[in-house]
Amino acid sequence: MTGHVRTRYAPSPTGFLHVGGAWMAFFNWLFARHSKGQFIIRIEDTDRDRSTEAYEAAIIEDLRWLGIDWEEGPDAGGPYGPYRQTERSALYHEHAALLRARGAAYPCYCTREELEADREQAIAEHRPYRYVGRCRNLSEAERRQREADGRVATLRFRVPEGHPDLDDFIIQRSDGTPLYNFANVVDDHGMHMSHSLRGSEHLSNTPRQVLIYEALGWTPPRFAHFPLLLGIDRKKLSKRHGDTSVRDYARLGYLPAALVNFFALMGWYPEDGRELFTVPELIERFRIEEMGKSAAVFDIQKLNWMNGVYMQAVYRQNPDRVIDLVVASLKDEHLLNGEVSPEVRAYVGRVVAILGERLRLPGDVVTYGDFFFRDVEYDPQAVQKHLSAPGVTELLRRARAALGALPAWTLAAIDATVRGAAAQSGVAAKDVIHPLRVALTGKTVGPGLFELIEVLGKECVLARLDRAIALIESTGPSAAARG
RNA sequence: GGCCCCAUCGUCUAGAGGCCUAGGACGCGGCCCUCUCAAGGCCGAAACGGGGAUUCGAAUUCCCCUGGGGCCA
Repeated sequence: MTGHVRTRYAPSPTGFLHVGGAWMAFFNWLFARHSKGQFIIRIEDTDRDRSTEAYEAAIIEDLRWLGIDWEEGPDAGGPYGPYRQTERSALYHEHAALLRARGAAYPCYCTREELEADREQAIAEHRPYRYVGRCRNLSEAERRQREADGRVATLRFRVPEGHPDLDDFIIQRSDGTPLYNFANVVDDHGMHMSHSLRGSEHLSNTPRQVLIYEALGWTPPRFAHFPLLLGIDRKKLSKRHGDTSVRDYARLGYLPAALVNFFALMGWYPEDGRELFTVPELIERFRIEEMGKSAAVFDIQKLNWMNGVYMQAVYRQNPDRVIDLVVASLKDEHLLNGEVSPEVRAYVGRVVAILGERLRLPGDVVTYGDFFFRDVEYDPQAVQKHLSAPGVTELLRRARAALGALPAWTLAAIDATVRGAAAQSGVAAKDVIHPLRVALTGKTVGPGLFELIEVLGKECVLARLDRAIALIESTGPSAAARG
């Protein structure tokens, strides 16, 4: 199957790149790369009402973001262009004329009303609708007559007599534009596609397309159909399922490598059960024969886990990339605004460092570390749990005094000081650690206490402790407990 | 309604007649570690949709049903 593999992804630029589309583009690309073949992008923009150049540009950008590249396309050019359907009208007309000349297609003058009536009658008689063939065998004279009457023809493909389930179908509208099945055949053949890999929603189109190939005397490409991508409710993934465009995931700070690895595992699984692959490994190991047939549900939980794995790997190699994503996330949440100074960036870097593996998505910085970037917002349950006991203010005061007297603000010194304060008070270390955490962060989860104290800085820590102590005293333990 | 596709834990899936007391991963629960959470370690709950047939033997082959989905309307 190697040698001359050429596959394509043919999006309609009517919206952002959808994850289902990206998923198919990815497998087409993966197959081409594995086979040392070529990958082509073709823009199916015949729906002029909904297609825009802006969406075309966005789709191309998102494909690139995923790491997908192509030899030929609307931007890259190539020997079999143009690569936009709206620029290929001459080709469709040429081949439509050819089919007509061969008698493989004929002009159909039926009006919308006539066809509608046929359909209703079919339904009334409980038989499946098929084109009745009114125009199938018109003489030239009859055709001229209808044209003289001002009727405009569509072009209908003549399905061989007695075909079990297909009726004559339209390949060209009365305005001269081609229908999907026809344009697809002309394009795939014209662009020398070796394989047509598309979603199984096109399965029922395949027999029609094969007939067109045959009528034109062409050898069809090899067809294969991908299973559908489903939402969590097992319905075809659509806008209703929330984040469904690749751009949504890019904005949320997902890493393209994680998304692509996750894509690969929907529909394909290596024999040894391994799950984490770099792109070169995927290209090497992917076998199209190993693709599954059943529809797959897009499971965001697994994607999140995988993104976390990739975040850690990227962080080890290139911390700046993770810091960039976290900075972007903080800006989205308005925890950082405007230009980010080198000092602030360094601060974010320290926060990211102590957040460690807690970061699966850049946005997790808010869940675990919002207090690094804004005043403490006390979680009532956390206060209830750790700041409402009678002796808490004493413990906090003692810790505050000890920390305030610290000459060197280092992790080791902070650690020793906090534990020392606990020992002095005759309580276990954790009995002072928990209240301190809630006083400083407002919550019960987050990075190690000593680390966060160090990063927060002496001034901030002392101020927050003062505030927390004042708050508890002004409201009383019971009021504090109520939050 | 017609035509078509699909069918293993909640999810992604391994499984191509005996290796299956059905394996892995995410998620979930418990324990350990621990200043919390996360991570890590250990343990656990969790699936072959149903019925026939073929076979010494079926998750694996065939048929029917059911279910889910898609396309055309």
